[in-house]
Amino acid sequence: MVVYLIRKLEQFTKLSNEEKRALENAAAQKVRRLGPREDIIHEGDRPRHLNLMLEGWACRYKVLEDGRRQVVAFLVPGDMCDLRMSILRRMDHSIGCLSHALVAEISADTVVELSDRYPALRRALWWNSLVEEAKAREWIVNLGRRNAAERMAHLFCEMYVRLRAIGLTIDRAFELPVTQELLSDAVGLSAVHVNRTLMELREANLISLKGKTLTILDPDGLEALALFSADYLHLDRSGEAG
Amino acid sequence: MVVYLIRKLEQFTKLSNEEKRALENAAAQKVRRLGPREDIIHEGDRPRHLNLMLEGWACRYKVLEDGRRQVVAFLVPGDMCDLRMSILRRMDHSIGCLSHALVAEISADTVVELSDRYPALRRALWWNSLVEEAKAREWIVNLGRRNAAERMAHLFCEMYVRLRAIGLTIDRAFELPVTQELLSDAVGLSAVHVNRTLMELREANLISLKGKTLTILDPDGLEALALFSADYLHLDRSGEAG
DNA sequence: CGGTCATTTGAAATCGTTCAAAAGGAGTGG
DNA sequence: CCACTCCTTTTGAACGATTTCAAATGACCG
Repeated sequence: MVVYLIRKLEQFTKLSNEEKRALENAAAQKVRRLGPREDIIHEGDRPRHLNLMLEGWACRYKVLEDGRRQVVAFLVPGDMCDLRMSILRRMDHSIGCLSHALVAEISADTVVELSDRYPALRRALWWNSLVEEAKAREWIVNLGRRNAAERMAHLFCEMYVRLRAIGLTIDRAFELPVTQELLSDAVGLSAVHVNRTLMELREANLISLKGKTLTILDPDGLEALALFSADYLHLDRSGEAG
Repeated sequence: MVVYLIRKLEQFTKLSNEEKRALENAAAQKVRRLGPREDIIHEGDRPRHLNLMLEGWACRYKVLEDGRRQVVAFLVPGDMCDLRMSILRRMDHSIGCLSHALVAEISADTVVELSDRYPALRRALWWNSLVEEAKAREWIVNLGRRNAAERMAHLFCEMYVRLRAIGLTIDRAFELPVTQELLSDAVGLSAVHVNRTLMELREANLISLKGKTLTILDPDGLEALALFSADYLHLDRSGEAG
């Protein structure tokens, strides 16, 4: 299960067997099973431990007083909900499951212990949180400066690259357990317009989306449309060389 | 000069005199003076040291291949450009000055030394980077789910709270050394529409903007329009109590 | 098999953009 | 200190993208 986290961190630097085993132990202590629409943690809550996605999708989201909702990140296996969040008094956003999910609860003490004991791991976790920040910045660009088709294309490119890095793609396809409504909350459009934009992408033979399976038919075309560059995901093993 | 950083960090936790002195020393080693439109660091560069804003404004921004630009954050005195960035190989965005600015260069070693020696400082720097992330998330919400007037109002509320926290407001006014063009790149609108929206906010007696001085005439009204809540800035001294 | 939720489609309304031009302001050199 | 220039702000009008409302169709779950 924790294999996805390991695969992700190894995009930054190779981990020793001991480090991997330590992660496995940590993630095996307590595992929660959650259903779609269940919140892993809610805005205003005080985070007590680290939640690690083992299986399934979730999303970070914020809701305005009048009900408008914005998804600010998608979480897939290997993603962590609230690393180092213990520093902040309260969650400023919620995290909800989009599908059935398995979530490991890792105590704050265990996290500290792991990162004290394994410097490579500590650096890998740092890297992970810097990449989170970089993703948020790219989402700002996406919402601020790309039009509907470009936004959706960009989101699909990002998810494809992220999932491929952890081995959750099959050829050029992956599971996207998300309604168009939710997609619209992620790209800042109306659900109706998301629907039309999906049509457009299909008619351009860039993607196919049947049920919950997204297939990228034309990776180059999709990236070109999206003005996508994977640089911001920093999947360059930068923890290894000088 | 480093007083702004200290004031900001003390929103999280009180610092000892020794810690403050250590920060002052670190920031006094090397200071760069930059003019408006000069880049502090550029996308693709390899960050070599920590850049700390002592005076003036800057912004993080990304530019798409076709020239569209999006500002993803404003930096004011006390803000750091690239704490811990040494983990990432290359900058995935640029940071440019908006006004005359003083920037302290602090070596990576000094940063490590400071945070090894002063745990409270280390925690305060963590807090700072978590708040950066929280701000990015709120900007995503801003661009995704608020309309033009709400977006601008929200930006003004955020800047007002941030500047007030470090003592850079006078009554309800502060310097906003930014053209409408740049504002438009921050809120994801066209410059023309920013101009019209500013008019709107002025006619509603919410703000006055003369030259580069922004005055908030009706803080409650502006926050209500913006659906603003300062929670995400975490200015709650959370480093002090349980 | 019915019911509920998700997707699709159409048409009208709205918000924001674009293009173009005028007016205002700040800095520079003579 | 004026004239000149460049940059920023302001305004108008037409256009275009996206939203909203409403309804029909399709898919999945129990």
